[in-house]
Amino acid sequence: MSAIEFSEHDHDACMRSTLEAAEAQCAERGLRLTPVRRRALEILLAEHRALGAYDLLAHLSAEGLGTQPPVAYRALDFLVKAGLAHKIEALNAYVGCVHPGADHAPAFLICRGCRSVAEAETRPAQSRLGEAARAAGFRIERSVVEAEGLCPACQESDA
Amino acid sequence: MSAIEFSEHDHDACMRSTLEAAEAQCAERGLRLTPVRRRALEILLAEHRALGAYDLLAHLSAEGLGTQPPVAYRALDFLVKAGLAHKIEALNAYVGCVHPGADHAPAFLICRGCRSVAEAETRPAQSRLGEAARAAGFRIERSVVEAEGLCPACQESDA
DNA sequence: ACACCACTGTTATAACATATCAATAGTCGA
DNA sequence: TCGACTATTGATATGTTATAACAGTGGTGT
Repeated sequence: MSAIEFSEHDHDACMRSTLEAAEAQCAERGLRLTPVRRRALEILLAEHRALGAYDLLAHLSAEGLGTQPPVAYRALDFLVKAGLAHKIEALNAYVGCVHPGADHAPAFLICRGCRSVAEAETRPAQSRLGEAARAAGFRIERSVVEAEGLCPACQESDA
Repeated sequence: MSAIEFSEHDHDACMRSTLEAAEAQCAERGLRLTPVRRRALEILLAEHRALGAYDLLAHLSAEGLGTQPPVAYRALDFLVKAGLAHKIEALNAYVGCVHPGADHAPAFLICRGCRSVAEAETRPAQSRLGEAARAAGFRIERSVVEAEGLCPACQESDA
């Protein structure tokens, strides 16, 4: 649950290992990490922050990988379904997953200053919302937990 | 924190009392609940479910209260800022608040069948996300907690 | 070869949201 | 009451996010 994303780390190594893990998972599950999809994931991971679908599309089209919105949305759909990326609902934007393979009920800390995003784990069932759901007979299928605010670095420059 | 929204209740009375509370609050805080804003709130409350801005606009324009998007978005901005309505980020839609005045860190149970929405209270600071934020030195300003799934009624019709 | 299915290319459009500027109406002090 | 100020509304245009639909391509298994 650490939010190492706000601290210094070896970004290249982090990205490489995450990509390897993603490839391994796709192989295992019979999913095809095609060039566009793989490149889309690389771009998201390289940023470590939330990117709009059209931002991603701009990167892709600069590399000759497609120019129309569906290109970006298809890649994002695939990555999100495969658990390799997440949608940040509060921003209508997308972020690469930094622990692919982990059982996924992610929660996010989103900096409104630099748009960087840290991913933590939650236990929806343990939360107050989980209690409320049980009490009401509501069946939870997906949960969105996002907190917006300022990361340590942006708190300083803000002051 | 009950999710009475999924149970039977006297809808008319519920709506009237919520509206009264809303008016009282606006008066107290010097906010102007103008005709468009008031009607928008009534419409949201009458539905008890998430309504898109353009759905709301359709209702308003049918009553001669304005035909262009800004009409709806202005009313919604006002209501959301005043704590009289909430945006459901996962749906890009809006819902009337059923406990105006309550200290607001709301969480939602959203039925994907009927789009009805129940509102519960959370304590963000107590959650695992709150812990992660403290550990990372992240300052939370706003939180989004939403769970999608099926309400009791829709679980039956779904089967 | 063939049928099949996932993926890609392309066009068009739907759905959600805001910027801008002009006109109007409510509020408050002189 | 007048005038200045501010919040609100009216109207036009545009920006941003997302999907529908259909045709073409390429790999896989038989």
